[in-house]
Amino acid sequence: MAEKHELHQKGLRLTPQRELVLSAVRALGHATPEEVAEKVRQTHPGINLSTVYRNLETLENVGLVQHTHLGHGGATYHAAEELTHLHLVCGTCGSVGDAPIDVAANFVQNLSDDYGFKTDVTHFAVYGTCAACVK
Amino acid sequence: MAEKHELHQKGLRLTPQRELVLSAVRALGHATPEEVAEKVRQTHPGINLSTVYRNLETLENVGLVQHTHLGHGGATYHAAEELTHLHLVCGTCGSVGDAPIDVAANFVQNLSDDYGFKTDVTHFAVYGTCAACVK
DNA sequence: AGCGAGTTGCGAGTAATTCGCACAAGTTAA
DNA sequence: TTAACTTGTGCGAATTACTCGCAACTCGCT
Repeated sequence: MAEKHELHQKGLRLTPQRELVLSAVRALGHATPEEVAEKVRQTHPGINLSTVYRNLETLENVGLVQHTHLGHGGATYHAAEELTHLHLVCGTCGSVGDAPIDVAANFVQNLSDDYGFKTDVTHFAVYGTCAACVK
Repeated sequence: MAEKHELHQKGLRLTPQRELVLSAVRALGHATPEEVAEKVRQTHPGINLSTVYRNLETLENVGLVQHTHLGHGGATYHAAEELTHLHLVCGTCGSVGDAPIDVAANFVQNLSDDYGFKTDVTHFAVYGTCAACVK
């Protein structure tokens, strides 16, 4: 057998719960643990919230998902593949927009040059007011 | 009397608790509600946590303080006067550094031009790795 | 002084996340 | 294929960070 499951490659066991959590994150784009749990329950109703939390953490450790803080309390998770955008959180309507990371390239460069600070653009929440709410 | 207390000017009552919360925020630079409470207790030991939370909220409503989310769970508050910098949160050591807002001017402009998104730079947490931890 | 709305303290209530543990399931090797 | 080992799951309790309701209090006005 040439192919191993991606979870096996990371040294993790392949359980239905774990696969479902991962695919839920991928399907949802970005979601809170609660939302992931809800999504997973569509195919695996008995799943426990703790299991979702633990798997999100585990998957984050091996780099398959990542979390961001979008301003309010909870963290939101998204798949590692689509770390190509940053999040624009609107403080008025609560919507979350995307923007390609290169709009920040200059900014990141400034921080690196002037402060030696390596910005993690993917873990980036930008707070403000979206175009729709500005009106 | 020509002068009114700044809290009076905002239509708030002047209570020792309220004053202490405000000056604690100013003294601390940026702090969690918990840290503010601790600071206040140095001069007013009996203060209740609820009171701190309520005053932070009240003071925020009248624009004397503001809060930011620095990546982990809780909010941190800082005085409105010193909204002249953004926060560089180090994911490795947890330290919070400052940088003047103009390093982001270009970035903010980009978002405004390309997406109509008005970034609130003061409510801004930048996540990454600080110079000390990069080494 | 005295009145009334705004505040405080306190305790209960909530929401989100973590932990400990016993049992079940995925893997590996024989 | 099966026994044995190890990791993962479910569940309930524990924790943490806040919020709320309410009675007592006090600030600011007359």
